[in-house]
Amino acid sequence: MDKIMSMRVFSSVAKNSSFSDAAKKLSMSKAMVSKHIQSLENSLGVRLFNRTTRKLNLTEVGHAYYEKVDHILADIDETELSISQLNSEPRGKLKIMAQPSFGAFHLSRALSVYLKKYPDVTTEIELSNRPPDLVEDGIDIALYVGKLDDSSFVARKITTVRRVVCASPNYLKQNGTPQTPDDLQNHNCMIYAPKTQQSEWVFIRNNEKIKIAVSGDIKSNDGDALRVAAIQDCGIAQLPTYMVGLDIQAGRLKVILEEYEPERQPVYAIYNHRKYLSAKIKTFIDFMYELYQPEAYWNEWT
Amino acid sequence: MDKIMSMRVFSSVAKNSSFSDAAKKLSMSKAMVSKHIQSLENSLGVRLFNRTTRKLNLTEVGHAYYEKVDHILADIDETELSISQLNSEPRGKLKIMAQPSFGAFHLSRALSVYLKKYPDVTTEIELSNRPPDLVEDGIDIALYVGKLDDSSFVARKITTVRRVVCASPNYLKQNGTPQTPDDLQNHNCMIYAPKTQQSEWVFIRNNEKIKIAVSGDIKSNDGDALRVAAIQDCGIAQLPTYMVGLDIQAGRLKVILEEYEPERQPVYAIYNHRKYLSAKIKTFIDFMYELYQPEAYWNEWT
DNA sequence: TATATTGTTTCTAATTAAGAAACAATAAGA
DNA sequence: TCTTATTGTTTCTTAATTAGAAACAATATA
Repeated sequence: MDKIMSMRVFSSVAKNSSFSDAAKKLSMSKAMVSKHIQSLENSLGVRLFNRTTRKLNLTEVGHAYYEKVDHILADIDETELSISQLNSEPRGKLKIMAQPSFGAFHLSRALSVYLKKYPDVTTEIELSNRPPDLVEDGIDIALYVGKLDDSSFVARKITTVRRVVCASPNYLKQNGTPQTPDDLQNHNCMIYAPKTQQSEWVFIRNNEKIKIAVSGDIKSNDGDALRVAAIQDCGIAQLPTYMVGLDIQAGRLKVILEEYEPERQPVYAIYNHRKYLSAKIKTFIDFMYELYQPEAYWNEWT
Repeated sequence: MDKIMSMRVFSSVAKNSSFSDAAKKLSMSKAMVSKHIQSLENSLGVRLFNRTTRKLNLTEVGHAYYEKVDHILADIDETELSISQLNSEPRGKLKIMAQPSFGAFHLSRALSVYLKKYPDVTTEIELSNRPPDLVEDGIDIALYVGKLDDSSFVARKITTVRRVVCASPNYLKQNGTPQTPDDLQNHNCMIYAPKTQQSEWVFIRNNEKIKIAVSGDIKSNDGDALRVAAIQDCGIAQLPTYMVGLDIQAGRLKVILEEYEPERQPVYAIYNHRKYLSAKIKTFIDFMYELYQPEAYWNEWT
């Protein structure tokens, strides 16, 4: 017998001075009304109503109880309403995690638009290369560029990242320019290795995947480190267009294997739970998805 | 799923930062804790905790809810306490403990009168020779015949028990009849030893206490065992008049040292706390006290 | 790598909720 | 006074829910 319901029944009976009327108002049988009151009386060890089949009166104790019950019920209702509203209106702090390069290039730009749309939301951004632990770090959303291995979290693909293979003119002059992916095997290919694994690059040509095992003497979990290394003639890197666009325009880096399109990398929004997604999280993910439809602006680069 | 209980569970989980610890504290299975939280989350349409099997964090919404929940629970508890205290009607179950002989001879007789007066009270009687532990055994009142050593409980003296020294005619024939308390030292005096200590009998004559150290080969924490032993010619016993009255009338036992009145034994009602004494306990103690005023019926025996 | 612990799910038995209908009490009208 | 209508209670049956044990999946720690 849910006590809060019993309290509602009690309140209604007291207001209507009638079990039957209360039953009608609450759309329940009068048998149940009777049982709810009995349950309360048992639980409190107190008689709440003096009643015969024809008369109904609050006892002295019942009166004292009534004074309090309405207040408690109002408290509960108000709390539940405010909690539900908290969830249906985007508001509160949104803690976002992302990889440093993606965060630096795109996140703040996107956020400034989002926050204008939802002024009750504030944000906190954490940039890090280590894999996100949402619960531990209290993070609402992690944006992640790259393939995900299995995870207990929910991931939604937001968009994709186009990449190019590039190196400095100096490096190419000294080591020659690869003409096919196979040629890469004779070059120092610098590996982006967030999880110390995959050392193969995948290209797509005529809808066919070409997988090439590559190797080199530089690995990093930070994209920008590879970019800088490439500029300093250390080797060949496969990097997002948004990272190296300016370097290519300025001639610091040169795109190679242009006929072979590197497989695109997905960008995921990772969050905690599909159910009960709070408004701030849901709207942000939707916003990010829309923002990069049909194609992310950074991929328009040529 | 009682929502108030769910709120208590939620509060406990939030305080302990753990489902398992909360389960232990609330003495419920962790399965139930999990279900209570889910029930709340469903009802509110909100995720309250971000959790994996190893980490637990309140969500922002959960935090807001927690702020309110404790207040609501305190409100409910305070209300129910004040209402229950308002209640001065004796009702509920009264669990009474007593020594077997006293319980058998007098408790049920007294209870039948008490319960007629307070029909909303039910009783549960536990008879045992071991010293009462009110908290451990969930006992409302312990009736105890005999001197009390210190106790953390409250004791109220209800009445006194008159005793006689007696033995079987056969025993007296074989061993002689003591004429003064001092003579007891040459007899087999059977000791009632609830706490394995006192082996002296105290007599009163002309308002003067006469203490006699006695000894024998039979000790027991059960009065009736001594009575039976005495009847079987085993020795001399000091026993309440209500226990041996019939035996004496039937000639199975014979009173000796009639001019020396054994010191009376007090009868105590032991209970938990003077404050917040529930009506059922208070009325029962008062009832017992009145019932044996000015003198308990069993002492009218001659 | 094995172990222990955590939160969740599944399964079963036992309890409980719910309402229809019968019931008892009693005010009002004939 | 006698019926009638209405009220709160009880009884009975069914349908739903509750509770916990055990199995489970995941993940720290040794």
